[in-house]
Amino acid sequence: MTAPSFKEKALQFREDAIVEAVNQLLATKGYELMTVDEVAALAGVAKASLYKHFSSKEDLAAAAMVRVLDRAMAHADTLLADPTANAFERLRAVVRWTLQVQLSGQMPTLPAQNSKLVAALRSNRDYTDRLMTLSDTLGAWITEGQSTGHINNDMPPELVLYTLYARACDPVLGLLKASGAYSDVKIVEWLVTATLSGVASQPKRGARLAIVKS
Amino acid sequence: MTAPSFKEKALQFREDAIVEAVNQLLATKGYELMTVDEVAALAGVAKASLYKHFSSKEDLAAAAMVRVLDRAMAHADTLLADPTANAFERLRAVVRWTLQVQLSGQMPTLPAQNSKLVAALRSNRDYTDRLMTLSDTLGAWITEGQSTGHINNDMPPELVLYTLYARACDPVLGLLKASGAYSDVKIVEWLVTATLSGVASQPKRGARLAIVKS
DNA sequence: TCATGATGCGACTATACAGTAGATTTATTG
DNA sequence: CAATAAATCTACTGTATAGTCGCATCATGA
Repeated sequence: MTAPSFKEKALQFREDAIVEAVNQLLATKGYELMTVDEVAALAGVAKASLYKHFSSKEDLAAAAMVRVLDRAMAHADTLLADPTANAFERLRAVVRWTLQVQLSGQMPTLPAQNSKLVAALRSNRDYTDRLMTLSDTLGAWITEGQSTGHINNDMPPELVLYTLYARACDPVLGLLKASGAYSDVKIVEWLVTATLSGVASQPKRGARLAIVKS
Repeated sequence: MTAPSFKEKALQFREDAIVEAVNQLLATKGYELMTVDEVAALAGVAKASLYKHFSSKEDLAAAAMVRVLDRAMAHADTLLADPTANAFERLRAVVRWTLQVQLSGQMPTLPAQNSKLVAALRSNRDYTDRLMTLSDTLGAWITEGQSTGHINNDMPPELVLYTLYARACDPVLGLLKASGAYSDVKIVEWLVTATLSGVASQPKRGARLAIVKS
């Protein structure tokens, strides 16, 4: 194979534009309300052309998810490059990243209830492979966090993993932003805390100490 | 007004059947995938009859939300009847109730992204009044919980309230149930803990003490 | 028993949307 | 430049679905 020709580059460029449009629409309207006509219009491509690249609406959604999973993995890799951070701190950073992407309106989300869509995703290797890779990476951090006592040992790692993933579609973010009373930074900070430490107060250490000592 | 006649009772019975069908379909398929034909079939009513009671699909959704809000308020009232429970314990019970309803497949959920639907809900007094009443009740418990030191004072009550509401559509519940490895009771217990205390371990009191004392 | 008004229903319309067919343009290669 | 293959576009089809029309049915009250 030679270097990518004009044609190949143009093709890649168009696919990127399509996936970017899908990403944007999934983030703002959601899968059911996103129409393929809209995607085509936003990407500046005719619908029939779009179907030469992606064989169905489900495929479009999968492509957007693949892209965001790639970005998540890339982010995870940069976290691993910092030797001073432990597993728990890396997980906190992942939560923050996820919330930031959602808050900036760039997080594509899919309905788990659409069985046709779920079936399409399940049988899409590009998607499932990436999801498993990311889950393996985060899962390892979670068990590491449990062994170092940072993460609750009573909970299965699976639950912790899902809890992290769920930040990508947490409606609290949107509600707080809509209220207009808080900065994005503050919102993210609160939700990181809520995810890791909940909404309850941390135990008063001094008070508890007295009990422990007594 | 006299006692409800046959006709009035039959009417009420049908409306209940319709709302129950809507509730069930919203809980399983979600709003966009729920069709009015399905609702009518499940309720055992012709679609045209259904439209005599509810003027649009949005109205149907609102009616289901009204019903679940009424149930939530009724549950909140039973909690107030127990004088031994404090505000924090009542809030924990609300979280548990919400998770249980969702886990049993009875929690209707609506997409926040559908602007037409959101507009219809906003202009529906039956819905907004109940939402405000429930929010006032829970909001009072939250600020009370903050004043007694049970709930994080750094977070606005609004955020805590939204966090509770978000349990109604938490995808973690469905994922854990789908894994088949855990009992419903265990799942609910874990998610109550995750909501209130997060996924991190509670601080090791002894270890922290040493730091505090040093 | 009969008139009436509300409620129910089968069959219909209008529309939006996923997906397609076939003509048309465009980059590539000899 | 000409031939070709691939990609794009315009215009279309089929279908699912929200919402409606007009007639049938039935409880009610005189």
